[in-house]
Amino acid sequence: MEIQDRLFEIINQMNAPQKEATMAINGPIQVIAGAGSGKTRVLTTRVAYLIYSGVEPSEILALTFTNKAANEMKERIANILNHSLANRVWAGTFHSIFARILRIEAEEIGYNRDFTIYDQEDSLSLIRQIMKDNNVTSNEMSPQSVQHTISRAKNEMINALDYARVAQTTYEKKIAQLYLNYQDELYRSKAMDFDDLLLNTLDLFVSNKTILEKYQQKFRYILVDEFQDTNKPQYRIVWNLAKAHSNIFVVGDDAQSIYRWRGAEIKNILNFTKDFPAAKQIRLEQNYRSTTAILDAAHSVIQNNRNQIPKKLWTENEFGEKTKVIDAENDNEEGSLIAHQIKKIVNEQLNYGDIAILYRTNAQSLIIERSFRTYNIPYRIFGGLSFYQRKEIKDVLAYLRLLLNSNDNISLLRIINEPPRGIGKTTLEHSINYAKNSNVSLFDSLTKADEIEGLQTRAVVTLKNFVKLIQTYKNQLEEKPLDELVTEYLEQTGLFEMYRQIDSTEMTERWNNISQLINDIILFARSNPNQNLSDYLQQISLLTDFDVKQFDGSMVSMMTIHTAKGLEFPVVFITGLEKGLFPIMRGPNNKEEEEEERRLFYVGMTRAKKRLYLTYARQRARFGEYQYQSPSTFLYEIDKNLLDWNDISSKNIKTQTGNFYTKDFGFNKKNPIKQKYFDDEPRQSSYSQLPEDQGYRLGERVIHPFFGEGKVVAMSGQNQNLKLTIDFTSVGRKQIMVAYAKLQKIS
DNA sequence: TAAAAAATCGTTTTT
DNA sequence: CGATTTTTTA
Repeated sequence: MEIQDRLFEIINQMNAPQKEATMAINGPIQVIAGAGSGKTRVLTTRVAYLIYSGVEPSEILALTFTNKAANEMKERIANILNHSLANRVWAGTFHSIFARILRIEAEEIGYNRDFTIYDQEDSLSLIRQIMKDNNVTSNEMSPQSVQHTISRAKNEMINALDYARVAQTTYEKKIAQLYLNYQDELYRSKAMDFDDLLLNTLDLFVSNKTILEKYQQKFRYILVDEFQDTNKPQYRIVWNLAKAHSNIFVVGDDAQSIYRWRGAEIKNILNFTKDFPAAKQIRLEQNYRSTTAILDAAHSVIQNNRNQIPKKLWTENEFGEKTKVIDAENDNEEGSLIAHQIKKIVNEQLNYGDIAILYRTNAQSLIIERSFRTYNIPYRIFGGLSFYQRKEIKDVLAYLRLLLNSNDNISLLRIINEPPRGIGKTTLEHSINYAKNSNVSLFDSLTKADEIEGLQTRAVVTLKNFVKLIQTYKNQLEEKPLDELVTEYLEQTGLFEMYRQIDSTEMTERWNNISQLINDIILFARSNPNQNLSDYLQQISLLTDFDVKQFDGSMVSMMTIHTAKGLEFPVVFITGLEKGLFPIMRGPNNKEEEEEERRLFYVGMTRAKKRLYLTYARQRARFGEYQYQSPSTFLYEIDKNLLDWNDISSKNIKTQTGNFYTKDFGFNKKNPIKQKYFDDEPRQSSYSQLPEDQGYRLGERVIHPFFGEGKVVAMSGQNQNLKLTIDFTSVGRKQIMVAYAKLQKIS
């Protein structure tokens, strides 16, 4: 039989622990899988093997962290078995699988299947709105920090009521009020944010035994990828589902846990053996990906972490080349030295598609992009602003969401005057008040526009027309073919007309994006005849930039290290290895955070198969101003025998763009110190005058004679121009010139 | 009410 | 610096 042949061909090539992990069918299993140890291969082959052994595909639940991982899994299962079997497996991200379950069971928790999923931006708009309602100014607390605090509470499974109960400080009490209002408003809008997708699923399972049993029975076999990155709610959901049959298989690597900041708990790996004492433990320690030189270099870094399960990866691969360090005068030159090196690599043997540029923060991509353009290096950036987060796309989606869920106030407010149709601030204010007083949704209040007090007749007519427009197409949702409905509706709203005003390249691009989206919708409708607009909208609301863009073998890939997790490239550049940037510094030094940064660096290094480059710049522009940088401490942690430090720098290579002394880097002419160094001072002497040597550190607490106590959150400038951004307890964030203010340190 | 000008603020990382 | 939000002006 063909399937059997394909399956066992793969299994026969496996090493002993891989085989064991693949073929142990029942009971709890925990796999600690080092980087590049064939984890994905085990997961997919295991699913195929389960099905081969007679398990019904739809009884298998495979949870991943990215859509990409889920799709790759389905693809590889299909290659062993076939598409119809593979497609019946429930493989997807935590968020998408739970959204799917919530849609089915929506009535149970007071929603319906057309609920809206709010992305981060939607959620932030809502928080802004609520802060305004509560007279909390953005000076008191930033909407982002409110969002962050609420999200963190949710990850800790503290709901709004609990939070309010335990709130102590005035800050916490304010957050509690906002949190309560936020949840209230989400519910009114029949919307959920990302965290709610997890929490509501958990609530559903905990509060309704019948439903939990239904899914326990359904998912007889559960697999979880990247287990080290699960957070509390995720763990609880999986535990609830698995406890009935205990056929649970988790794969993870504590050394690659990089989402602690999002609530991930490495201790879930340890908890697992407590919750499932019978768990079989399997370790995958043979690496098939990298050269010995790269693997050992990565090991020399990660062994500095105290908090980890001890292990040592090994490989049969060749020693290979040592890791190369690129030392650049400034960020511009970093870009051109990389470009230069890439040209060389491509001339020798490899394709652009074999190369990846990884960085700590998205902002770093910009300057590298610039030099790639100068050097004509084709590249593709992954991550950052996704297609679906573009303004014009969000506008279209907001109109479409309203057709399905007229309670969705964020979408309504987004487009009610987009394009401008004369519904301004005052009109809206009256309507919102009316809606509140008569306890109806904003949209419903607009249907009764003539009852709203204080409105001009003209405004009433405009509102009624707007409502009528939405309702007309809402009613046609079932009869009219989707492509016809969408194009006609958006034409009538005037949105198409607005974006068709092609008077600039920017507008042309926006219009092209809209066309692309419409095409996508039409394509979706054709290839999924059983699914409707609601399915489409829910699906895309959980997509990331990565899921939209395709890999292209003719282009260099650029992305953050977080985004690169799970990927591999023959050649990898990790950029910006500087103190303060990587490991990133924000607030006081914290052991836990430093270890997470180190794990992130480890993840980056282990993406490389053949060659690894580490780059840093001695000066870098941040917030429009240049700052001195020193090499990252991580660089010094790498075994010196595995490192080439001095080969590549501006001293040895001439570059087109990065020539330090001739190029204008936007230096501030008002800054004599920098100018001096810039002109003639030898590098070494000024190199010691780094900002951190001037006595102030990020996170340090200081007293200002006027504003009182505060914490240093950012600094810029040198010497007499040294400017500190300080978070004062009394007055919030202020910029202080050290030369003028008499700051006092608190020890 | 809408467009233009000014002010502010941000850089972690993402489903 | 560059994007986004708030304020001003017509």
